[in-house]
Amino acid sequence: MAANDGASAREIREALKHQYFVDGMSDAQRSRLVRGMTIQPFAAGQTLFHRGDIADTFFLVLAGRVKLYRLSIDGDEKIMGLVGSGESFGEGVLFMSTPRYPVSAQALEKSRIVAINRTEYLAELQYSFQTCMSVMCKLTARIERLLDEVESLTLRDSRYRVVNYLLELIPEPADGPVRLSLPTSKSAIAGRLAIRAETFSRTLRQLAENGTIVLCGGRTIEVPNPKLLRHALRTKSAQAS
Amino acid sequence: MAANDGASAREIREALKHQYFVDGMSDAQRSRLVRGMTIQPFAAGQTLFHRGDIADTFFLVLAGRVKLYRLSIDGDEKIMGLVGSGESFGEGVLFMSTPRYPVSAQALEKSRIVAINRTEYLAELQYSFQTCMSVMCKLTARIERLLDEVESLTLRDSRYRVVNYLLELIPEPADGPVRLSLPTSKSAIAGRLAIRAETFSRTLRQLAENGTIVLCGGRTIEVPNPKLLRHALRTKSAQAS
DNA sequence: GTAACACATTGACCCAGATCAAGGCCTGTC
DNA sequence: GACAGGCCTTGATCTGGGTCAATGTGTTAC
Repeated sequence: MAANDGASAREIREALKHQYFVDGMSDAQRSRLVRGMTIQPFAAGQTLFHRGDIADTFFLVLAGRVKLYRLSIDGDEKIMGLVGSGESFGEGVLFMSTPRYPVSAQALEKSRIVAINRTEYLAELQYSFQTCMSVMCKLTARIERLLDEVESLTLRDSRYRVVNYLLELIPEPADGPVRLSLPTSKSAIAGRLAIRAETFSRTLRQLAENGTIVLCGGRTIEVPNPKLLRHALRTKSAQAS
Repeated sequence: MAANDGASAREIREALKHQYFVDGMSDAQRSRLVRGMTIQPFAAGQTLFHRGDIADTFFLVLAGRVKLYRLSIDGDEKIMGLVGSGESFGEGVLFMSTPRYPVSAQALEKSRIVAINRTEYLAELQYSFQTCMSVMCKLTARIERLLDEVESLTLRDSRYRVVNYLLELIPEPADGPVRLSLPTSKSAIAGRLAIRAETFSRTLRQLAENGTIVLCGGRTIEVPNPKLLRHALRTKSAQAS
């Protein structure tokens, strides 16, 4: 079904509102884009595309969660990204001469996702320098994040990565006690942090043992003192008092 | 000294010719850019900038070699990039709201480098959609390279990274014997590959022992059969016959 | 309620690559 | 040519995190 009639068009239009990749586009441009879009439902575990597939679309998640990953020869998986509602992925293929997805993508939960046609999008992009700037900003930000990731993989240990991840989940300069819930399964998070589920579990336990965090069971974790957690970034694995 | 008079202006103009970031710009635009540029000499070991410095320029290397790196708290170094003549770096800062270099940069050899003013460049950029496309292509390519790096840091072992690096040094689909020379010191390359100099040395020795490469002393390495080396990517560390 | 399954935890052991410690080998300087 | 100061190599040992295996703990299905 085409999405350009009825409720789904409105939903897409709404979701697009705050997307960097249409920032600065006119209403007319947005309308032309929406006309070609469809909302696709995905079941938990369903694959969107494989690394190396020819790519003529990129994606915007309306609801659910998607994992982006690469596999080693012997089936080992590294999660390159976890994408939730309101976020987009696969924009990289817009600017490749032979567009192929550089990662595989799989829905982790039941999800609703909009596919955006590469050619149609590029046709609109060329009329808006502001949008180009917005896109270049985003690409640059992604490069910075990847630099951070390379750094944390090479100069930091697994404990740092776990603590850093938890800190990213804390909303803002919150300094009081925070209760947070992991956005997805612990094994997926471990994959994202390039450690095994076992190591993730042990690291959380260790943090809990010296009082930096409190494990509340399930996906819920309490941080009594974010400052202490932030300090744990600078600390070596040896436990503080 | 300003570069826009005499030989250096001509040299800059020549070097710019094949740079992606002026691709599609008019002669007038290029001239305006060159007017503000200067060639800066750097001695071996001299620092260009530190991570976190406020950034109002990015750079083009005319001659020499620059290392881009990050440091851990205890002085450990990860080389994020090695940049040689004809290559540019630091473009990321163009699109940051508060532009700061995300890495530190140091000349490895005596170098001649052009600094390009961020504001002046951005002023020209907005008149050329083609240049924007070229820039976005480049940023995307950088993201892909970083994804590859993350993959090789997490899903591959040190041997893979060494072999892969050597393969990148081989000019083209050369299938005959190739003699290549490492572009910089072995310890710097090791840093780039996120391994210790000791491990790099041992890995090269191991490759030499099973005949995949021949160590000719110094920075020279011979690859009798590139195909064999390419095959070594797929092989586990156990040595082949 | 309970069966079944997926995820999570815990313990015991292992290994690639780091670390530490000598030497060896260039390259430039006087 | 001999001395000094960088690299680079080689060997011995250590260790963070992986692997394997067993056990716990939800959660969905009926």
